[in-house]
Amino acid sequence: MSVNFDKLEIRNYKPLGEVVFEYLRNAILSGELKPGERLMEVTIADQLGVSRTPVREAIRKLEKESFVIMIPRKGAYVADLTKNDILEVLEIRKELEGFAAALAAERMTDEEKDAMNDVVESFNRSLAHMDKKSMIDSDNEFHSMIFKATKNQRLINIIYDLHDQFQRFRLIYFSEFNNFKEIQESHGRIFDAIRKCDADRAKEEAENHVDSIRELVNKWIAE
Amino acid sequence: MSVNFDKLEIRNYKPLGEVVFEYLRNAILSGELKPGERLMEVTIADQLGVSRTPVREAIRKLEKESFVIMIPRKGAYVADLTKNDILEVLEIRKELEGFAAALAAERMTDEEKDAMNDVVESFNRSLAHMDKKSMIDSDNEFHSMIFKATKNQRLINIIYDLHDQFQRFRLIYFSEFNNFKEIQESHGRIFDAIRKCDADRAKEEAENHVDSIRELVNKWIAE
DNA sequence: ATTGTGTATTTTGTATTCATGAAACGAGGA
DNA sequence: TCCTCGTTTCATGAATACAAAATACACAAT
Repeated sequence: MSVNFDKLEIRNYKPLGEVVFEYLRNAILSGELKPGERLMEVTIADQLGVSRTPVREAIRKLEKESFVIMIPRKGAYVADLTKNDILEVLEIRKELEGFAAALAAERMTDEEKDAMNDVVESFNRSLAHMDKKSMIDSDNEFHSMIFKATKNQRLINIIYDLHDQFQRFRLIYFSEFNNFKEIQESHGRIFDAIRKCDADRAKEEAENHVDSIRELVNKWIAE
Repeated sequence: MSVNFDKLEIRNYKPLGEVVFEYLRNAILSGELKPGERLMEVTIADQLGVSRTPVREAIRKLEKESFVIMIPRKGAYVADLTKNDILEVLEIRKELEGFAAALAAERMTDEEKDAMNDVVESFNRSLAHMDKKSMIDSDNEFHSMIFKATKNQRLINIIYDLHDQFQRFRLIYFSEFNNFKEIQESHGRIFDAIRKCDADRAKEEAENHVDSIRELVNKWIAE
């Protein structure tokens, strides 16, 4: 009859190491912790009011995600992100997101297509109102739906990983995109191809989408 | 005049957590630790003569590599590897190794091509002597050289990661391949395309290479 | 002033201890 | 016999303690 509070608590339970991990990960992703910055265990532990143990766990995990680099007996530092790093990321993204779009064209169910249509329309509405925050949300949702439609969880994880790395770069170097109109058109073309189960065109359009990002970055690199 | 021993020791120094990590990783990769098997911290710590701390670190890292799954307050278990998992892996491998071969065709230097030629010949010699171990080495080397030639370290890491996951599957389920002749021919075609800087054909041949593995697996799944 | 050396401090690496939740066991009752 | 509930044992989560390496610093010698 009454809600089982124990169960709820159990569900919500997260080891401290996990909490610290997410905290630090977010701080790095948002650019709050800058490349090269040192991560000292006691400092972080004191800040968060925990002991060194969970902090160490968190740092180890971040290292595996290559968000920090560790030098034995010296310490951990927020990983650098060079221009070359980001070009590597975009090179892979182009290939994998193109691939994902092609798979999506083959595997997306009708229900998923309907839901996707809603997202596209939502993006358009947000664009009409110039609601930037809402556009970003819809944009993320749009791509997530493509990835999910591949039904390949590993592929999804890899792509998200690459997105995170790019996201960090973006927040560090140039804080915003403004080419929403272009994004809208690109989404339209990608979705159209997927809806028509045209894998080749979906792939091409998705590749173009990433390429336009790459061009932006290249232009930025050239300064 | 004398070698600087301090430096050498420093170079060789590895934190215990790292040692344990590699030990467990290898045990899982080699199938010594089987899917579902429980990893108990004290047990492993006693076996290796260390405390729980480095063992915990190792397990956390293995979790991030999805070699183990952790259930909070319950424990860590060697991750399962289902047939579907391996099909996911192969689906991505096909795409990425094809892509890598195409990049290699565009970017491989003449020196790298010479070295690669040596590896191909070495493989052929080993095949003539039916030196299986040597063939496996050459095979690995062959593919490594393609990946390195992409000059995209992130791409290389992702592909190696997928290889490791497949390797685990292979050792658990069917202990050996015997289609060396087929591999030889496939290598020949891939290398020929790369040498001629024919990216499209390199991609196609590399994709076929992975596809032939996929067919083997599919046949095995059908039993 | 600069270099070198020894000491103090800080920080990481590892072990140990304490706390708490989860599973195993067992006794008692329906 | 089987179920329930409490106790006990065991494993993990987290904090603390201790060891050893790296760094900072001060002071002496040239």
